[in-house]
Amino acid sequence: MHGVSFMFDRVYIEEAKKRLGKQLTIAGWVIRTRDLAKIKFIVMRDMTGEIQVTVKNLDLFPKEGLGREDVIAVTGKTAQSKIANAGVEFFPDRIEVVNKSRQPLPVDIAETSQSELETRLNWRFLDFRAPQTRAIFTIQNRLLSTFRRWLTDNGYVEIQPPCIIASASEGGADLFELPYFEKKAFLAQSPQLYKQMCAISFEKVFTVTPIWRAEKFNTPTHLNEVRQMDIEQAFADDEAVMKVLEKVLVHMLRDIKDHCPEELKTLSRELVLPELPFRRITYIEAVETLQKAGEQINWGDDFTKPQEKKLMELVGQQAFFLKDWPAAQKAFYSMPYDDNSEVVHAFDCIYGGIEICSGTQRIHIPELLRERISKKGLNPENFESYIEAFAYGAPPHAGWSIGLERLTMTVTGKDNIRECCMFPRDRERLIP
RNA sequence: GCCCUGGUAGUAUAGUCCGGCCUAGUAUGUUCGGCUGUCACCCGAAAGAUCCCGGGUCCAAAUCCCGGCCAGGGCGCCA
Repeated sequence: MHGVSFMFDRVYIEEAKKRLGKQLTIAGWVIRTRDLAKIKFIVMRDMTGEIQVTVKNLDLFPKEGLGREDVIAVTGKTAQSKIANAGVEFFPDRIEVVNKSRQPLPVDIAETSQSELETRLNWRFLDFRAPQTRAIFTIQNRLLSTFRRWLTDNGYVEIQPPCIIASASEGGADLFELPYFEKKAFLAQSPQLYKQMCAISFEKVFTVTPIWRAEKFNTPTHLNEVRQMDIEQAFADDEAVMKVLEKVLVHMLRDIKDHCPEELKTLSRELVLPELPFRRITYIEAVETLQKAGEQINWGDDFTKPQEKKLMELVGQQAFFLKDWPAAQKAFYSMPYDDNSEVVHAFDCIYGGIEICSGTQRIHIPELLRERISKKGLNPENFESYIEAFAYGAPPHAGWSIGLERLTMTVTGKDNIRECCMFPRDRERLIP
């Protein structure tokens, strides 16, 4: 086997920095070398950090030289240093080249990377070695694990909805169709029904799942495949789950602020925590605010993109809720108000200027559901299996879903969602 | 699907308006040479570009025109 001898006692770089003077082996990638004839420096990286290897005995330096992204294993000792900027450096006894990298690299992955997003995405596996990209996904990973931990600790059950579904009749966004033996099937556009079926029995559930939308959008905030972080909760109305959302969101943000200072610094990102509770703005208030500012908008209209931006400026909050939407703007399963069936218990959460979450209280009464489906111009017969789920003692329930990539965007300060998805799927991109 | 802008060595860009001096400039990477402590090391040299594709105008096209593909931005669409 090639170069595996060191692997059994290999030590991570961050750990090696602490074990001064001990003989040990580190392994990783060459970031760059500085060759000063009689002394050479190798800056190398592993998943935990970077270190400078100082080579005074030139016989140790590989005859064939070292290039960027070569994989090496170095045996030697860490020592404190007054000369090296990092304060520590590694003095080798042996340098093994584990695997050479082809040169030059097809994408620039230095701290000062100048490659365009498209080039970086084409060479995503290499781009993952760039400090900025690593920072984005370290943060994303942390958001995800904190979300899971918080909900689990608060009694929520993680559920596993299917991604292949039979029905395209939920209306709205186009679905991706696929052959399923002798039937037609679709990629799920939402775990909606499955969340509800679980919530009316398990009470408090959550899931992290991919969803697909076959819309031909081509914008910096849309992908055809995204991951959603969802909850669904029984004996809850919209206000109850809004409270859960603001709590878990601020908890996640505080966690990033506390545990990812290096990553935020790499991204030149100052995270400002929104204050609790988030301001609640009703749809009517939003429309009136815009009208006062001279915008052409009437009750029932959706906000145009420029109006959305204007509204955010006028509200001037890091994060806020937009609630009590007209029924026409929201899904048929949104619970209408008792005193005004034109307004539903639905909300969006705007954070850092983009919509990162939306939710509703759902209709749990079969008769009302049929009525609302008809009112939307849809045929209740196509939804019978969905409606039937609420015929056997379904408690009132509500839920929401956060878009993982969009949340990552706001937290990391990126303005193109593709940067915040490891392998984005948009209208053109299917590879890698 | 619409509007605007762009596509030039591995990467990122200059040049394009106003066609010829472009035999396509620069940075970085790569290769080679030099240099005991650098830290984006430095210094010197070399290689590396059918100027996105197809057509057109012209004595002459990276440059102008048309079509296509792709990218970025704006919008639409997104229960």
